Amino acid sequence: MTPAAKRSYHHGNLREALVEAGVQLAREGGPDAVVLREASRRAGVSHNAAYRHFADRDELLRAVCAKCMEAIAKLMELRIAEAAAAGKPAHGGDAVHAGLRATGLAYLEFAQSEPGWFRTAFAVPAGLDYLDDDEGVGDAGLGPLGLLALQLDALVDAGALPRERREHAELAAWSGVHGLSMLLLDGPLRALTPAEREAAIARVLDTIERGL
Amino acid sequence: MTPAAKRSYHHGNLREALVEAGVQLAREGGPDAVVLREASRRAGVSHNAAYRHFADRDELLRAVCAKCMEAIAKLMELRIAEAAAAGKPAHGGDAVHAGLRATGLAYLEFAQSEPGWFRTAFAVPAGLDYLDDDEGVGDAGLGPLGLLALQLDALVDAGALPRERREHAELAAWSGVHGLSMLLLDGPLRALTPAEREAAIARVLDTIERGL
DNA sequence: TGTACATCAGTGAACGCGCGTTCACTGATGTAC
DNA sequence: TGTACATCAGTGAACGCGCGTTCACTGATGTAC
Repeated sequence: MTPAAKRSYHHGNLREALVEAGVQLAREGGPDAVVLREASRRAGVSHNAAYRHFADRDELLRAVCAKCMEAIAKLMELRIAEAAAAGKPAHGGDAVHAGLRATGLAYLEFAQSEPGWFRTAFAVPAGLDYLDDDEGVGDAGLGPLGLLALQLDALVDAGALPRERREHAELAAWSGVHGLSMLLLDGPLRALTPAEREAAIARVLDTIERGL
Repeated sequence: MTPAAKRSYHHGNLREALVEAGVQLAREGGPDAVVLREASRRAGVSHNAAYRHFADRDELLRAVCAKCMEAIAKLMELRIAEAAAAGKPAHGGDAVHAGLRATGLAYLEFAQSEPGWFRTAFAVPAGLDYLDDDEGVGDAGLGPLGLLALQLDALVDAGALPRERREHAELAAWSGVHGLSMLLLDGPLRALTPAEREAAIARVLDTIERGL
């Protein structure tokens, strides 16, 4: 871990260092910026050393994708916990929906504050499946979808969501916040002022809560 | 217009031919596939002739984007007209919402049947603004947003949407179908079976109608 | 405890790719006289 | 009606870029005896 040790011929933890560099690249420029040569450069290693740890660029990108998805989940968890601690809804809405709202707000917050990561999380190089097993995030607990599901279950328990509407409720909620994120980020809504963004966000979340 | 005429030194309508080729490229491979050299090749012209008609690649891409947006609007118009003619909702839902539902379904249909165009429509090279003036589509009447607005106005007139909820209703509806489109196209929902897709679509549209 | 050797993790040079863009040019067209 | 000339719309060659990937290689490490 000392600088001297890091400069040794054997890196020691090159795989993680490359992923870390890739994550940084993703943050700065989205999925297209995740590039083997630059990641190697940043890891202080020749550009083909990477092939000892990844079959090809796609494998690195997949690893970076997973990290980005984890980051989304992490922010969601944090905001959900905050909302639970506060016991009050953050941006309007009733108390029952506070958890769900925090979930959606966290998603939107992430998309806007870390656009590179957000885009990368969804630039899945054909083959990663987030719906499998543990909801897509390896060892870090639940993924975004799992956290959302938890909130919806809570709504059913609280009697705020009819049980017969529970099925596929994730998709409806997810689509709304995901779509708004994309429209704000890359799409026609990019030009909205902060105030307009707030209004749009509130409107979308209200609609989801009412509609579920 | 005869083959002989087309082979003459002066192309005659190179700008449109390049856009046309670009649209084809977008259809096959999305925005990244819209490439000056290949478009020129397909127009039967040397690769730098394009610079007589476009300042750079971005200008071509912008023109192609606009065409893709028009194509979305065109399909929406068609499906809306069909729904109006039938007088009955297409995939469930009540009669009042038939027009809105047709609008959403058309959007989702387009995204899934023409993924390259769909992606290109939203790959706006920073600067195109769809919210301006005529709703973003030049001379072809209303754009997608304008058509959606029409349906929402009709809902208000029919008493199915409280007037005080009319504002920003576009965003809520749009976000839902856009998000679902993206998730199905590039995202984690890519792996859904056709039956699951149907269910997801119905759930999202139901939620929007209820929530507006 | 020492040493031979297999194995692992790096290096450096090179290839090929396709792109965007620029340069100096030439062929075609239309207009003024 | 003919001709000079400006202008427009193409051509062909070239540059530079950065990438992914492969090759033959070398330095470091650990294990068997």
